[in-house]
Amino acid sequence: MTDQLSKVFAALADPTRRDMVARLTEADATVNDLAAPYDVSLQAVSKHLKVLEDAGLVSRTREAQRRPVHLEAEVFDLMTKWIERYRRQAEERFSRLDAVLAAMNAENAENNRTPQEGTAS
Amino acid sequence: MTDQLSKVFAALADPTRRDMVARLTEADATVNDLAAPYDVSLQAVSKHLKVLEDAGLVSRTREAQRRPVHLEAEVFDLMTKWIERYRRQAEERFSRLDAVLAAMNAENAENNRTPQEGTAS
DNA sequence: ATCGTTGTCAACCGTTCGGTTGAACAAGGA
DNA sequence: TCCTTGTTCAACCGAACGGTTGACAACGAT
Repeated sequence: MTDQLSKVFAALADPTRRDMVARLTEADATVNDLAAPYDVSLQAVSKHLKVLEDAGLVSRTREAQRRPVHLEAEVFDLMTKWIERYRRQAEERFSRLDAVLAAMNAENAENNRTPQEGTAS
Repeated sequence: MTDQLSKVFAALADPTRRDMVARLTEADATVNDLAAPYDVSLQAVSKHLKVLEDAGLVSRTREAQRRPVHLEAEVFDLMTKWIERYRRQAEERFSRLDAVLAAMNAENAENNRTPQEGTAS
């Protein structure tokens, strides 16, 4: 799983990680801050952060002994680009299909006056 | 990992599965059709389809001995809704931050005529 | 200097994942 | 009825995942 898009999807597949991202849209936070609401060890949270960081969703800077975590929201674009591309493609296909069915319907009606159902958009 | 959103993200975290989804935007396909380009067994592809189906990304109907696979593109909305919500939230936060920095800048300029850089949108 | 806080690294554990092979089932067509 | 085609089920395997505990590095405070 080397490509970034896979990493981003994988990172967001975990509810805890998704929640962390959600909270990071409000404000940067330290590992301790982030860990507080969850019933897991600090180390586990640290691991989650590493996953988010590897996916490019998050960056960490050093600030005395603290390591504030900052959300990198631009990576969202990677996903939305992928999703929107194929969503659009799928929608285009459906409209083409609708067109074809409409044509068949019209031809049918011409030939034998027996229109079919199921072509409503 | 019981919630659907997690399942959708997890499903799309795999490049092979992402490719299948991409191809299904072109046309419905049988398991054999789908398996053709990949260098894995038919059973492996069948498993991938099960994952996609559990995530609600795909549906299968029976048609003689074939099981045509059909893309359910609406589920994409689940993701885009989540992504867009937090992207917007993050952007709002950044604009607030920009506003604060601009205000500080203005105050600075008033006080000692020493404007700073870096507040351009 | 040493102490407390903050966070990471390393090793381990049970579960899930993506893959395999082999057998089975389902539905025509001969 | 038997055969072929299309697909799934079951058991297994190695790697990765999410979690744990224990040690320790980095820094500020006293």
